Amino acid sequence: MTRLVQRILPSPLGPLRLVASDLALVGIYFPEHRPAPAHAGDDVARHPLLDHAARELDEYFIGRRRQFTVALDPRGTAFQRAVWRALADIRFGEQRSYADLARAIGNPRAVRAVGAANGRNPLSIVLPCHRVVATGGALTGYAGGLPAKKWLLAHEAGQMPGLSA
Amino acid sequence: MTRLVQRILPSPLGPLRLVASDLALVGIYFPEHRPAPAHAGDDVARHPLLDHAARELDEYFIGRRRQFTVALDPRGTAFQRAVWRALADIRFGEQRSYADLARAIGNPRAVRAVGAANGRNPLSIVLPCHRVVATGGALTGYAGGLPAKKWLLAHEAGQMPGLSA
DNA sequence: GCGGCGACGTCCGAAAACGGCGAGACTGCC
DNA sequence: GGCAGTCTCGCCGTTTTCGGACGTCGCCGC
Repeated sequence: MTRLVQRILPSPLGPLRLVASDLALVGIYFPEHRPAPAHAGDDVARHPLLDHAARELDEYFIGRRRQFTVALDPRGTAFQRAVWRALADIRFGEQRSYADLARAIGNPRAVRAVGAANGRNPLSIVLPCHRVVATGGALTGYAGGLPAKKWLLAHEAGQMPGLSA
Repeated sequence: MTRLVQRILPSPLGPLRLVASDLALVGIYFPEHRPAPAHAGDDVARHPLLDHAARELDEYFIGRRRQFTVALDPRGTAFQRAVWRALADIRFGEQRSYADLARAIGNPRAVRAVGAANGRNPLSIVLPCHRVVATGGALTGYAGGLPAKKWLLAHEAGQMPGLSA
């Protein structure tokens, strides 16, 4: 396993922790991430991948970016990677249900398992698990807390979101 | 799944239960088989496959047969079938270790898994899992009980085995 | 009727437990 | 010092257990 590096990036949702390998970004974690993040690394100042990711996230937060180009390497089981791959198809501002996602990966009954895989998404924001909601539209959970999910959806709806619930 | 049929065959090791499908023999079980057998069927009197299997087993027990020709269909996972296939290469009177078997299937470190697969062998005696012993030569386990294993090995060594431990 | 809320059913994948082992370290005895 | 017997731990496929970022149905209040 190649060594991992990391950096803290200030953001409207609090300080995000970016983690990268030599080849790709492997993690973006909220301050109080649930469940606890899988990856950690040594802090570094300059690093091409972390620079790239930080720049794109900054642009996203100020409303100047709707998709990301930084190389990603989300690590997990085959099933989890399938779910996370499907996440990448949900565009800025759109929303899908967990059932939609289950159908998308060809396993329509694996609804709850999709929820679990979603909860283990290591690349918050870039892989937009915040765009997945219950069939009725309810916000049922988020690794960074429901207020953060609400903030992100409002942000993508073009509203000026406040962090108050 | 085609219907299964079965018959009880008296033997020096107690009444064996033979189970067959339309096409092949799928199980041979000891009275107190551990773990519990996977297959059961309806009892029948005349049946070509069961007749064939019973005849060959009788011959084996009286010392007139060293290999079997009845069609077999051992049902299990890919790994288990690989192990059981390797069993067929151990000839009458020979012995191999679990480590030998692991090497034979090209997975030299899967020693314990080989042991587990051995324990699930559905075709006792015909697929000679009794010829597999620990590296040091110790008899470590048998679905029909260790005395039965000991009996079979003594039988194949040309000795007159008693069932006393 | 109709909408909202709460409980339950179901169905997955993940994680942990489990052996029919074997190699290597560790201990008491000679 | 050896040497045999014990113990510990790594391995690996299977089985079992567990828990959930859902969805649905029924009940209740309007």
